[in-house]
Amino acid sequence: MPELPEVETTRRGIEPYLTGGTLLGAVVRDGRLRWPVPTDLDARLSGQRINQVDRRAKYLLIALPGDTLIIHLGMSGSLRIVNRDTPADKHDHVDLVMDNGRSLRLHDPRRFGSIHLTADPASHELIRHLGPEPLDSAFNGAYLHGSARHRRVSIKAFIMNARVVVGVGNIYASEALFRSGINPFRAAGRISRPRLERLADAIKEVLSEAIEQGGTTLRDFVDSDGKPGYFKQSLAVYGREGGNCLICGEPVRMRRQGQRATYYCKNCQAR
DNA sequence: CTAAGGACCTGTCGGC
DNA sequence: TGCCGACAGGTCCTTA
Repeated sequence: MPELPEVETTRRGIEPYLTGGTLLGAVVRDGRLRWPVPTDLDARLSGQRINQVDRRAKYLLIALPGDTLIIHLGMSGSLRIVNRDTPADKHDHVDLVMDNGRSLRLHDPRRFGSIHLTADPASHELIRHLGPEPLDSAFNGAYLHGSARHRRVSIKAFIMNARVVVGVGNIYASEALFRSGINPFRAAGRISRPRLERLADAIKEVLSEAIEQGGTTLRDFVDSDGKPGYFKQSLAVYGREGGNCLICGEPVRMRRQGQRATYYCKNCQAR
C-alpha cells in the first residue's frame, strides 16, 4: 500500500505521540507477518523511552536507548494511535503500548508488513543495501545517469529498484515518468542525461507534493488519525486508463509490466 | 553480475 | 445471489 509519501505521512502523524514517551511493552495478537515478530518484543520494549521516530526508505525507525524498532507497512499496513482500551479490529496484529494510556496499533490485512528490533539499524540487512533517499541532494540527474549506464532493465523497473533509489513505488513511478515525458518501457541505459535529470526532478516533485497532500489513498490507506490522503486527485495517469491525457488529450493507457500495471500516455511518452 | 518471474496473504471487484 | 479469477500501494528469493 504505502509508498514513501504515505510512510512519511504516517511518521509525521505518530511522531508527536511517541517521542519522549515510554513504552510499557507490546501486545502481539498475530506475529505472522512477512517475518515473524520477535517473540521477546514485549520484554525488550518494556520501560524503554522513545528517543526519535525516523524514516529510511519505506521503513519507520523508532529509536530507543538501546534498540531501534524497524517497521515496514508492506502493501496493506497502517499505523494508528489509539487509546489502549480500544477494542482490536480484525487484522490489528500488534500494539506498542505506551505508559500514557495510548498505543501505536499496526493494522495489516495482507501481513506483508514487518517488525524488527535491532541494535544497529544502519547495518541491518533490510537497510544496508538501500540506495539514496529521493529527496536528498545525493539523488539527482548525474547520479541517475551514472547508475543507469549499461542497464537494460526498463526505466520504470529501474527507478522502483530500492538499490537505485528508495521510496518510488508503482504509483509514483508512473507519475514521475509521465511528468518527465519518458517511455516507461525504454531501457534505463538508453535514456539521455538531460532526460534523466528531468526524471530525477520529477521524482522529487511528485513525492514532495504527495507528502504535502498526506499521501495517496486508493482504497485503504489511512494516516495515524484514520484519515485518507488527498493526492489521488492529483494523479495524472495512475488509475486513469481511458481518461484523457492532461497534456495532449489522448487516452491514458495501461500495460502490464512484469506483474505491475503501468499507466502512461503513448503520445507524450513516446521515447 | 543482470533481469525476470514467483512467492508471500487477504480482501474486493467484475463477469458469468 | 453465488462463485471464480484477476488484481491491489512491496520486496525478497530463486532461476536462467
